[in-house]
Amino acid sequence: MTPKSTNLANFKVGVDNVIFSVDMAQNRVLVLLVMRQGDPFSGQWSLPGTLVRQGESLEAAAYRILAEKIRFKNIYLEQLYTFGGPDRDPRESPDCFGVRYLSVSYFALVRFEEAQLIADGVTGIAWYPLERVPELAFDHHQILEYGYQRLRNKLEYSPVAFDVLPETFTLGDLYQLYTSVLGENFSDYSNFRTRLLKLGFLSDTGVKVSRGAGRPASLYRFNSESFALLKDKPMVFI
Amino acid sequence: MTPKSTNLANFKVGVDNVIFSVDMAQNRVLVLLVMRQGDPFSGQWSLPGTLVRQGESLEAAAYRILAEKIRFKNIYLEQLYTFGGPDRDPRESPDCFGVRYLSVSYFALVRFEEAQLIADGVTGIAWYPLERVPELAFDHHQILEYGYQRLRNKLEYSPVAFDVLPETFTLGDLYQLYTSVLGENFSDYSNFRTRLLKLGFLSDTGVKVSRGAGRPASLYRFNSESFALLKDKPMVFI
DNA sequence: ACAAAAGTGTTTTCCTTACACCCATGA
DNA sequence: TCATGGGTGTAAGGAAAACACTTTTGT
Repeated sequence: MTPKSTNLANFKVGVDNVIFSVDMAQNRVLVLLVMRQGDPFSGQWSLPGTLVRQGESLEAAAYRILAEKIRFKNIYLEQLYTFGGPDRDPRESPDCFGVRYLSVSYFALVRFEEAQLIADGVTGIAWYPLERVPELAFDHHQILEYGYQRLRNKLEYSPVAFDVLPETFTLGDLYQLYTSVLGENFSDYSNFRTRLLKLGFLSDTGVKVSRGAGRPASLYRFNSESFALLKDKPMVFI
Repeated sequence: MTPKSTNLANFKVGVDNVIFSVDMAQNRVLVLLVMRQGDPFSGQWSLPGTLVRQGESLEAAAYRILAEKIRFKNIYLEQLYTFGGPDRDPRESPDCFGVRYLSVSYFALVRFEEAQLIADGVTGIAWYPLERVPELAFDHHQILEYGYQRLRNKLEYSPVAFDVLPETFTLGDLYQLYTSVLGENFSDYSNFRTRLLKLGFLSDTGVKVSRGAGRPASLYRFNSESFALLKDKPMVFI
């Protein structure tokens, strides 16, 4: 029998980011895609990813591509899931058992207005509305689905919405975000209002803003200090 | 500049399992540990893990060690988190930047009575109560903490308790499990009772069991069919 | 004046919480 | 008969759901 170590798979580890944003004007959830240049799936859209370098942590790699693709002020980032079956990357020829490609995916949220895409003239890069995502390279469709699931879950019990919304927003904006992610029937608007305001971490800036017809709305701001005080108590945004 | 591929880290990927169980007799949460034999940390306790082999999926590797260490009838298994910083394994010498060791951790639940440890006479293997876990190899203490956090969270909104309890159990057993994991003050017993029974997936087997003094209790059974019907509706076990 | 959106209030219902209390057994 | 744990019931308070209604703007 060959020495045990020869049975072990050799891995390259990639980091793939599911980066969400929301276009408040069009009321659409967006995901950042890049056009692949390299060998497999060249010319196809994919999640922005990279292979992990020597001495680099997974999270550092995630931040690196992020910084390569967009300029942003604020960001939310957390690990999503690790996809590692054999055959997820054609570079590992199915019979030769060479190098395995494993993908550690990260989930990120940025503000649309603050996120400036870095177009280098070579690589395609674009925000895609979730309903119009094209075919993706590798198993990136699965990763995207998993990320979207996470977004829906997190909206219900954590304040991630405020990492996607502009710094100041109306309660209508907030409600629209929730409806466009969670569907129309998640809650009545007025109940949603009172519930969120009662939580006590939204401060009215006093500034009013008018969008077309209708009564002008107050701009609110997420108060992270107030939130920090309640953060271990269970909380429902539904 | 050297070709780009030489900058990439070469990985070995390990799978480490946080396997929980509960000893109903002593009312203690247990975690499965094994004594390391190999090179780094030899003679120290660690989470049961293995390196992923050629052509083997991550989950398959997780099941493989599981099957190597215990015989079980029922098991719950899900991916936990991926720990991948450099310097988490001394085998990667800090300056030479050789092979990186990455750990994809899995979270598992088994029934104590049904789980038969496979002692091969060579390797130490034992259930440790959570309060008496010794020092662990690598960053396994961090992984264990993360797994315990997951256990606490899942108890609140998913029926994982029934993967740890015996097939039939009293409501007192169920309550004790919750208190030993979540602490004494998570809920009043009688309210816990009524809440759980109202959910509608616990069936009374009619069998009574007497444990020392006190009125005999009914044995209940988790009814996965009834649960499946309600599974997408939000549910609170608190 | 009217539509449209913001914002307030009310009612009904249901769930949570905190108990008090009865029941069946072992010692 | 008493301690012990199993099991039922209830009253107070609060949150959730549904909906009516008022306010302030643009057109």
